[in-house]
Amino acid sequence: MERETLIETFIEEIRQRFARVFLDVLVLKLVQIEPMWGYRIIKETERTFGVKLRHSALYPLLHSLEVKGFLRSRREVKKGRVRKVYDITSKGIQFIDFYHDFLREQLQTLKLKK
Amino acid sequence: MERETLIETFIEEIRQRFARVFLDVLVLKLVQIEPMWGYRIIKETERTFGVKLRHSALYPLLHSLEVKGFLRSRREVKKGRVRKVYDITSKGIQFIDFYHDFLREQLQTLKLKK
DNA sequence: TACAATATGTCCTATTTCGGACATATCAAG
DNA sequence: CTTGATATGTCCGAAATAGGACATATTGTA
Repeated sequence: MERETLIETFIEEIRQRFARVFLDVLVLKLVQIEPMWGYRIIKETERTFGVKLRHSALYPLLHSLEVKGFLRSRREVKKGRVRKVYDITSKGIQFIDFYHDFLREQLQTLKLKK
Repeated sequence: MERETLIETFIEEIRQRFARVFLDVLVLKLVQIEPMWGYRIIKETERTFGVKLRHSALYPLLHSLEVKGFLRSRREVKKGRVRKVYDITSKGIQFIDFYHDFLREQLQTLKLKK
């Protein structure tokens, strides 16, 4: 019995593709809400978006976002546990703003060049 | 001499990442404007977006979009040359509509679940 | 008649990415 | 005192993807 794939399935695939490919943007947006450390970002993305991040992907990403100047970090010791709390920079905010402009552009009606 | 990478460079990278990862969406949108065949899609994306598509990526993509029911094709013979003209289906239009809804969602202010 | 453009397709390897394993340390609870 | 949660990191093999090469046919132009 042939079963037609529901359109919702394809949209769910888009959702997952987006989360995978624009993980950097997701992380910047989370940190923009409030400063966070890696472990909490993992818990928060699972709780809020149902997306399970692997820490082996997240920690190197946080490092590269710091190198790019989009995040800055400070060490924080809470009850003997060392946390690396990340905060978004003005450059990071600017990047997110540009990114949103780009998304709005994608929502415009496509026109071919004459 | 250390040279800080311009924010525009990162935005350009986003643009390219988008074109690479959401090539299916770009193709659907182009075909939505007017029915097209593979070769013309390649020429049109280069002219309009400056994105060079490889035909080895496009043709299998067109096939899979047809299998998914987002496109339908008809053979057209123009001056002895066989063209496979693709047209968007109602399912394809629905997909693009859902995709736009998703983009609008991405533009909303992020809020963490309490 | 040879070359560029139009037109569609597959194949295979190199590169990239993914995701689980390895590694380590503290604290809280049972 | 052991297990689970918190916390941060690296490494490496497998899987997926990218992109150039291979393949073929017609038409238009120099």
